[in-house]
Amino acid sequence: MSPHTISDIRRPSYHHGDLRQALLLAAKELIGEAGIENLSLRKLAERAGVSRTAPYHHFSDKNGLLCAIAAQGFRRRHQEAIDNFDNPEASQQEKFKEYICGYVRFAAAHPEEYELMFGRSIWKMKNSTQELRDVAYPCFQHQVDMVRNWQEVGLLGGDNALRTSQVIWGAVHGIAKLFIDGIYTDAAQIEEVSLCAVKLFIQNPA
Amino acid sequence: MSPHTISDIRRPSYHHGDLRQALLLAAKELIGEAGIENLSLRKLAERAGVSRTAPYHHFSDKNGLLCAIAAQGFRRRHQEAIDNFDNPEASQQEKFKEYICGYVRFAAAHPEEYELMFGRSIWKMKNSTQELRDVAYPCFQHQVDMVRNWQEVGLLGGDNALRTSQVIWGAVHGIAKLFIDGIYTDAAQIEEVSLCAVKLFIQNPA
DNA sequence: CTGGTATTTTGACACTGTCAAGATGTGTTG
DNA sequence: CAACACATCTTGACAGTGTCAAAATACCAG
Repeated sequence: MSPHTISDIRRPSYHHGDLRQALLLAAKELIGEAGIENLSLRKLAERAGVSRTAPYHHFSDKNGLLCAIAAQGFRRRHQEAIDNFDNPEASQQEKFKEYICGYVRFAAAHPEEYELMFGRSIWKMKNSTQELRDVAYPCFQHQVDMVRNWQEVGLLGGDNALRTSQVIWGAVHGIAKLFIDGIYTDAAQIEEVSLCAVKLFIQNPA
Repeated sequence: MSPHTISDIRRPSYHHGDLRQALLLAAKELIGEAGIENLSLRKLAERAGVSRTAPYHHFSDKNGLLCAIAAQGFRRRHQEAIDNFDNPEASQQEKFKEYICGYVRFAAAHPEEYELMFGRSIWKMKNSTQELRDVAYPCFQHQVDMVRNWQEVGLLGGDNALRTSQVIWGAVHGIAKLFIDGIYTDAAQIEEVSLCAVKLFIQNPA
């Protein structure tokens, strides 16, 4: 019959209890197996052992579900970035290197989730949920703050923290995207590319 | 009744004559009106004044159509890049600046086409057509060649032309993507961001 | 126990991409 | 000119999709 998985638990009662969480889990399962483009609410509902329209009582629509998954991704990434930047044992240069490499590594490790976080389906046409924006904007802002700091200590050039951080963010985002979307075919190279980016951005690399 | 457009010409005979071209034209019309995600083969066929399955005699499937449009985009962008790089009146620095700004400007001017050119739907899982690859790979290679040249004349740093060009390409791609996908909301800023990228990459900006 | 509310289900609708068969032209060969 | 082959287009059909409306079910406060 249908393959059983972690999320496919038999619920004891008519009410599921925590269907919202189960749906998020099952969704990430399905996305991991077949990619975002092959995720359908119907298959998701079946995987969660529930009828087709049950998810609509926990998410406004498919976009709402995707936004919720993306929000989780932003929370994880934001925490990673904070942990790195607040690490007292690392030098500023090491922190910057880890910011770049860590960013790309995060995207490469969770490609589907990353695709969701920055996919046009979510951000275009104001489809983003309030919850998502509340989580994403501080994450964006944190990047600007870090760049400003690295400029102040002389590690990075540029006179405008916002513009400079937009360029650096663009670089890591672009590298990640080109890899995730299958244009850079060689996975082993992305760490090298990240390191090359670090060298290019750091002021006075000597 | 149905709205008439340029591509909605009454064909005199049963056979269309040049349906393939008409479909490509109508497709770009529809994409321009409602975005890629709202392009359906059925609406496209109706717009072209033809039955639902007629397109299948000119494109293997929907992916084939999208690849054909993307290929046109690559041809256009490749030509632009060549024209810029071969311009005898411009200095190397001006050429580099125009490469960066021109790239982002191209993406911003044709967002839907750009989304198609680098969308995961095409490149992921080896969905790319042979025709598309034949057009895209030389376009990629050209970027590496230009970067190698700029390194040789001392304009750009880095010791590895391939890696350096991957970073720079990543940067412009990322800036373009963040803008196109609606994360950078302010359209007026992208030229500034491009110029900031130019300054950051150029060796010895003094 | 009873009413109200949260949750889930069934039915339905308008879409989608794509395949199989048939119909209609066009062109080429005898 | 006739007949056949071929390219092209159409109709019919199928499985799948997101989502709405209405009905059914379970839980919880009074």
